[in-house]
Amino acid sequence: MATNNVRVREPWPLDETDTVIVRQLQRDARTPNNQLAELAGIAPSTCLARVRSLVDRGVITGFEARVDPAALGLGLQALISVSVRSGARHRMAEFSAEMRRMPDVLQLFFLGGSEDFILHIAARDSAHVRDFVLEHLSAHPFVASTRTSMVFEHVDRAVTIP
Amino acid sequence: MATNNVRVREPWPLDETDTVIVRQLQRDARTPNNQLAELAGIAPSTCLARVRSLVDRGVITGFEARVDPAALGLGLQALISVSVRSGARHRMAEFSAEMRRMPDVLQLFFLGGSEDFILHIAARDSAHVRDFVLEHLSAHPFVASTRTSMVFEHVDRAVTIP
DNA sequence: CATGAAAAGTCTAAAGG
DNA sequence: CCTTTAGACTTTTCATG
Repeated sequence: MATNNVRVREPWPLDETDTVIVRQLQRDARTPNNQLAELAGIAPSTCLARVRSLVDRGVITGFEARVDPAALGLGLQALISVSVRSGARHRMAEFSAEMRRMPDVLQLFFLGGSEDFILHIAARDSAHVRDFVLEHLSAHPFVASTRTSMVFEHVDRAVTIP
Repeated sequence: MATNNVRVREPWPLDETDTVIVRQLQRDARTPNNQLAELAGIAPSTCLARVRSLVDRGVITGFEARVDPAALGLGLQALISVSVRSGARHRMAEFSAEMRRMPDVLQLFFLGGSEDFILHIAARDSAHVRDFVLEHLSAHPFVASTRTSMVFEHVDRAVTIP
């Protein structure tokens, strides 16, 4: 039996109406409730209740504005694979918490496999990438090695509703 | 109403007011304009103009609802590094376009360095991951090799406004 | 669960400093 | 670039099917 749940979870069937609502909110989180209702073919008050329920059930986890790093002068992105020293394996949670406090870090993946972490960072230029790696990774007592790759293209899509 | 302005990229001249607005919209894209104005210490109509300007300037690229893949039955995530056969290097754009059409793909990174792509996928279970790799990658004529790592933890943060 | 109607609140254009 | 004003529009609550 599937026992891998992080918290109690409703079985995932979104009905037709919820699916329409969620897809539209993925496209535009600020769609007015009455337009959303019309798209879904229900009354605005019903639609409001549906949206609230989707949030309460944890299907929708937030509404956020996307910001283009390049428009803020952060025109470069990199992925950095990080291997943790074997003696520091038990402190990876600590390392992870430290990394997510760095303003340059966009994403952190904690992995099973030959690499321990992948960091996705935004930077002004290659000197900024280099400084990040040297100051925050290579010099870090938990870090065994790193490998940096420049990101030429990044596609970030919303999860597709089945 | 997307007006197709050519966007001149002015690196990061966000003043104090824009910064407050953008930070709040990153936290909650549906903050009412009124509240946003009050937070920023300006009149609502001014705030409205600021938000529009941020969108027009390409600083804010969209407003979206976040959906938890696990709540849809996709409780597992993986990163898959893909190396492209040297004979297919000139067709990587084609490959990239193909991959982003797959519903399982959350993100695609096109990289410079020893690996060509990293795919971030969401899956129901490990059989789903295996099937994805076997059917869409290993069997693909452009693909030389792949390496799959399970994602134990994923932190995705909004870009920090300097 | 879904609805309509009414109250409460919000949006936004225009005109003016 | 910012503000005020005022009408139109949206959201939200709640009594009821």
